[in-house]
Amino acid sequence: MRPRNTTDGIPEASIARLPVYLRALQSLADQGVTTVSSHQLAIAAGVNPAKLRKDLSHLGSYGTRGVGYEVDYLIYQISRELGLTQDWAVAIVGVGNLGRALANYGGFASRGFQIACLFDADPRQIGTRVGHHVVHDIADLERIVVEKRVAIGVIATPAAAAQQVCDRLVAAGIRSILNFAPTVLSVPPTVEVRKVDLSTELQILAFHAQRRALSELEALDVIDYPDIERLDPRAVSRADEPPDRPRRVAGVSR
Amino acid sequence: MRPRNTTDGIPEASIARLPVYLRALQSLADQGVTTVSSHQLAIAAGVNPAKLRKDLSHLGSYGTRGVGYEVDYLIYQISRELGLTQDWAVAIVGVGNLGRALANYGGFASRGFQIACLFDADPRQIGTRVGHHVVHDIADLERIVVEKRVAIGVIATPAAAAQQVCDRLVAAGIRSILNFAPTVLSVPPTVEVRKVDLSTELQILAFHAQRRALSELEALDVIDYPDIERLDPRAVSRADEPPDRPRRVAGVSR
DNA sequence: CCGATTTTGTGCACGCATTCACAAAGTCGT
DNA sequence: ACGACTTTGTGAATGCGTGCACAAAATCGG
Repeated sequence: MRPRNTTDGIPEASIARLPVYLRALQSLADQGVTTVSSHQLAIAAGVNPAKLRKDLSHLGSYGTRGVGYEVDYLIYQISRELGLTQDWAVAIVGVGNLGRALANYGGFASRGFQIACLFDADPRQIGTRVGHHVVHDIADLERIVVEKRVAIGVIATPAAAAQQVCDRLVAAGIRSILNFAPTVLSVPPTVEVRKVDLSTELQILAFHAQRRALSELEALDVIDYPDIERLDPRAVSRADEPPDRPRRVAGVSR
Repeated sequence: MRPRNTTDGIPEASIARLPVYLRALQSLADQGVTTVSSHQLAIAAGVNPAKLRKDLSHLGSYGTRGVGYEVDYLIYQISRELGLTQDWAVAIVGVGNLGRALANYGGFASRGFQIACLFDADPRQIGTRVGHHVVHDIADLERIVVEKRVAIGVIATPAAAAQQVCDRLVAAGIRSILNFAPTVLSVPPTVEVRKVDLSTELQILAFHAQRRALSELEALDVIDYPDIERLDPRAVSRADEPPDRPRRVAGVSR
């Protein structure tokens, strides 16, 4: 008993890649490609073919051995799995530079999402038009969110306002939040928050850039730097924060 | 021999969290807090205290047992590890809605990053001012990037132009790229690309939202849906892509 | 100076994710 | 109709990340 095809439990990591596959497939479809092998699709999506196959196998057995995957059919299956066969109403809170950019983002990402309303707290913004939407007073958030059946909230406010806005979105019944503000939001466990964080990404890039720069330096100098250089922070260019070391004497630490 | 304090090899996952810790610490510092325990900081950063301690232990032994971490000192150490004690020149390519939003983003993320130049391909944009920068012709990309010693490139162009722009950034010597365009970029292995992708994030949210909606539906109905419902895609509301099923007959597939 | 208390740093076990490698399953040419 | 070939789907091995639980280290009160 129990055929259980695609009943449950796709790994998070796989889900996070499905949108990438979907885009690659759509691009192939636009080029008139009707069939694609896991190898080709994996290249287009920038992943390992085995990983791609395992990911897809979680949604069911939609390929044909010896041939590959039918592009349109796979697009449909992934879309369905991701919940893109229905429309999702999105509310954007904060129409600063970023909020405007999001609101004007043509077609709002791919199909499946529709901007339902915009909010701001600034009286000078309220009532103005952004794209083909009027900016609402954030005071009306709960009412309008319920009216328009908004399912996803996007926070594009300053960090200081983010938690407060988040609380109100949650109070209005929203359980999917995309946060662009540089803050950790606290929400009840029934609510899912994803964050998009420019500054974090830049800092990660900086880390690796510095690492590259240092290893190239070490490759040039014949001398293998001892730990002294690392233990004296003043050796760096911009002393942003004089380290005011903590009381701690000769602790070489094990 | 070999004290090797912080010589090498911090796990990627830890690095990705350091910026979050840094922000939490800066916020604490602003509130006048001078010392923090792993427990408190973990709450502020939204992670498990043990994970936090393990992450920090990769940079060295900067805590004091029985007390906690000195906020300023830890800020400094994390900043140094991330390479934020020096400035990084950033180039933004594409001054559409998103590019403008990024360019105007106050102080550009946190300290440590500085916008060095903006580029666009559209003649109507070239020469105009965005923030306190003039938009350069993308034709001059290589020259200006080298002149200004740009280390990080941000791609905020339409998807169609992204790979081409990326190739030119790489040709100009840039090895850290932040990609906002919805495309998989292909780069030599010496170059690091990170992507920020609105549409992917929304789709992941939609997946979980759909899952919640379905499981609530199942909780209401007493009937446990058999697989038939899942095998007939036309049961969904918005038939975006009539599934045109592939030739395949009764394959129940184990 | 010592013992109670706090909190770090980390060994260890567990679970998830990735990748290899191969059998199963299909296609295509003859 | 059959055999060579292609490509999927997946068992199994390996590696990485997480979190518990505890010993080591430091403070503080008496």
